[in-house]
Amino acid sequence: MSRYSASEIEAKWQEAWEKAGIFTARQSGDRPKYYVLEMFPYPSGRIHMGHVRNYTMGDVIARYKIATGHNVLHPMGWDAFGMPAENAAMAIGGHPKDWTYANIADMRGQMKPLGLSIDWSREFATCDPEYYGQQQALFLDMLKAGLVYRKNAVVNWDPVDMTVLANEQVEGGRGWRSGALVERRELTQWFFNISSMSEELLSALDGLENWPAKVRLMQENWIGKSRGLQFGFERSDGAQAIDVYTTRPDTLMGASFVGISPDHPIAKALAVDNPDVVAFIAECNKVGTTEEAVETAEKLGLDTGLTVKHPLNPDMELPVWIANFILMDYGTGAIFGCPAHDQRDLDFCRKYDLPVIDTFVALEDPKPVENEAFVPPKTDRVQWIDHFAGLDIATGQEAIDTTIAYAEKAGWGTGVTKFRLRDWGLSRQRYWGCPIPVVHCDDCGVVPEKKENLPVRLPDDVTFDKPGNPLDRHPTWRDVTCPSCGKPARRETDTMDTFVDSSWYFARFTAPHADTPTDMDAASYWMNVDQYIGGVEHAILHRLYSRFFARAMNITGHLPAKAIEPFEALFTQGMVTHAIYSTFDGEEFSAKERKELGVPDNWGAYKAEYLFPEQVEQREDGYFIKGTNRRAVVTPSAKMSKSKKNVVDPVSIISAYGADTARWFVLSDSPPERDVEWTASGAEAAFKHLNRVWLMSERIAEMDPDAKGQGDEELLRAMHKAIHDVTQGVESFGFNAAIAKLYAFTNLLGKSKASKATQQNAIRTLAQLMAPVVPHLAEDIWARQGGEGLIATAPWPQADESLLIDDNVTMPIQINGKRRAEISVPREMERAEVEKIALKVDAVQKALNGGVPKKVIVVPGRIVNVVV
RNA sequence: GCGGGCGUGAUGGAAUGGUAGACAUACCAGACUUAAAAUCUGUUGGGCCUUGUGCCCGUGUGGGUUCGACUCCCACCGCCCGCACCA
Repeated sequence: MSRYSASEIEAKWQEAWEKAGIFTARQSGDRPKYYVLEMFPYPSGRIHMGHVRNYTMGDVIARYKIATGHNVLHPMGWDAFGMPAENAAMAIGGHPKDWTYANIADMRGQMKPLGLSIDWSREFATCDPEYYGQQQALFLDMLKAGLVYRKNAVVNWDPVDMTVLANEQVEGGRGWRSGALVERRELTQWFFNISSMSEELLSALDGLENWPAKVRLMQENWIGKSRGLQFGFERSDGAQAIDVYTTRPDTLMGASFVGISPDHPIAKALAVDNPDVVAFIAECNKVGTTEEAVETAEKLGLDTGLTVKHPLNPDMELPVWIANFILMDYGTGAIFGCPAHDQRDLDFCRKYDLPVIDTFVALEDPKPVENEAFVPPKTDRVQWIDHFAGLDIATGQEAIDTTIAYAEKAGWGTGVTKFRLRDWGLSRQRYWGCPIPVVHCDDCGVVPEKKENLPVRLPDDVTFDKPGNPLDRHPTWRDVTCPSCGKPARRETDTMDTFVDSSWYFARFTAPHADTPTDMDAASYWMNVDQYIGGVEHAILHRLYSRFFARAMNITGHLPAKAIEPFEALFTQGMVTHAIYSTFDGEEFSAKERKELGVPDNWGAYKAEYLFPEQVEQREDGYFIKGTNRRAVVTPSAKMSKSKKNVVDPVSIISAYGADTARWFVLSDSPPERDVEWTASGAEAAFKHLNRVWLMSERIAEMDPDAKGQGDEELLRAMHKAIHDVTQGVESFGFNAAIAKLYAFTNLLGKSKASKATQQNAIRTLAQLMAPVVPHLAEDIWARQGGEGLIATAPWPQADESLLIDDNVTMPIQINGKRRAEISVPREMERAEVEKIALKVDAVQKALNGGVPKKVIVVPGRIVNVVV
């Protein structure tokens, strides 16, 4: 008997697969194709357990599809542009390009030992000029097709560093490096016209049957289609009316003010000669640009002194307020406030002492609004107090429809459909991104670069010792001649949002070396992605942008019409988490930190210093720092992060146990869509189990082939049950359940006394069923047990239906829904017959106590319920 | 704040509306060993007594639908994710 040596067999089989070239994607008509894609990683330099889990899931699918006779495309690449490379250049010197490519080399080196079935010949990084040059070509085609345009938009501006900040670089309204108060600044920027496709992107969601319902719902809400009324409030001073948009026009009688955004043209006009307005707008601009910041900030308002006339009651005048919670981007940037039926408006009115007017009340409890707005579902029927269109009792929805019709007929308003989805701003004032291929000419305006001049390459000779975009202060790169008139001109110095890079990489994988963005022949063959796997954190933006891009690429002739929904099926996997260990020496905890860390009240008042798991040991009365009497806190699991010292490095796990153990563990303990907690004992257990399987194989190999066995039939049945269950598990992404079935079958096989032939058949089948998860171990067992060729390409085992069904079935007997007994009956037995037997059971007789049952429910093959 | 999700033993979790806790971890007991590790075997949701093929309770909390609810509906609590310049 030999021992299980993961490092030995893993290297051996990886070499064998590479030599046989079995993972090179082949385009041929004789087999169905299957395209499996895991979201490509950002090259941070280290792979983490989340990657291992994500790629193992994809690998299981890919290997299963190879075994079931498909041409499989399973590529890998690098989402390589972005801020971390520039941050690294600023922090430690060097060039983003060198940093990025070195990281890619490191990560590829860490990934290869995992034994993934990836076609590495298709690998690319988005920062390769060959890739971003094609992206520039796409941009030019989209520009021509009217899918890209320029307009002004607001950015976070750091006045000290003189640079644009990303939202994550703004902390508490201040720049993360300079600490300066961040200002809003308007710049002319490029936009993709994604909102022109709002309706299409929304309605096509219905066809995405193999996407998680929650993701479709999130996208639906994000696109945010609404039907409402748009109308003007006449200004008392006779100036141009203020247009408002509302989804609740039925509450118009309850209006107590008109609110406009601080960015509204009227607010800007007032600011010209009104210092109060200037100050108030400045105050509003201190709040960040994110929707979250705007929505959670304290509600502030300023009375402009202007008034408007109520459209239904000309005698009534409403004040016009500037309010910080009104977004210029949505609707018309102006609203009417109806405090009785909107909590935000109510808080605002109570704060500024504006009137609260009820327009409808609950049927059963008709009381006026106090400090809680009355906002029933639109489907609830309510009592109207004074509805101008004559409603008495009606639902909110009926009232909305009636009001829109009434306003349109009377001519003072229009029913309008609006979308929340905004156009996608793609300009970034940064170096490490895909250059936008246009030139600005004083005479010709914005001139697209000629396609034969692509790629517009990033210059290498840049430094990051000064704030701002290096492209902006690089004269020889920036200053060019106009492609149209030949006069001196300037290159666009903005680069593209990295979401652009990831919005079409899946298409590029079908022909990664083509000298056009895609190759129609290859794209037609491989698209769509049959299974896409990635985190739920990308549920909206990345996947919505990709859907937009696929449509844009179809319009510009780069993808076939069938590929406008590029991801046939989507799976969103959970994170890998790990417990966090810490001390409490050092600074004091804040109350918030206590809550966040779950620090018990009696544990002293000192701030945690995070500890690596191996610094901590468990004793009878709790956790301690190894070899000391200092206590440690163990907080429940959280996403692995360097700063919390709870990262488990896949490289060290692979060197300790092997890739198969890591792969087995990340799939075994939790359902794939949920987070999995990494535990040392769990990893250890996975390793032990693989050892057991190995030893079992050795034992079977050494059995006497002529010895008589017993229980062959039972083992055979269990084997076919395992084939059936594991196949189902893999097909339905129930990897943890499939692994549980593999455990059960392995335990059974371990105890089996069946003949050698049957056991050998069983262990070979077990190896095949395990192969997608632990391909190296499976390959080795397969070879030792006389399997033909590579297990990686061997056809997937088929379950024999006739061996799956037992003749007898155990049926639980319930009395009033509680299990009280069970009977064993032939599977095909008639209902009446089953009922007769069930009624004779002691427990039933006792419960009936001589009487007759009220009702007997017999679910054939399942359960009997006797109601007494 | 808005949108989405999740909540089951000591722990990770299983369960087409049909026997709640599969499978695994941890713990405990036993075998093997001079001993330990490793390995193997067995027990383990809580409670009660009359120790039985027994009874009661039990899937975040409260209500509802159903012969039957972890599963469906309503409300609440807690945690996680996203919110348009992080990737």
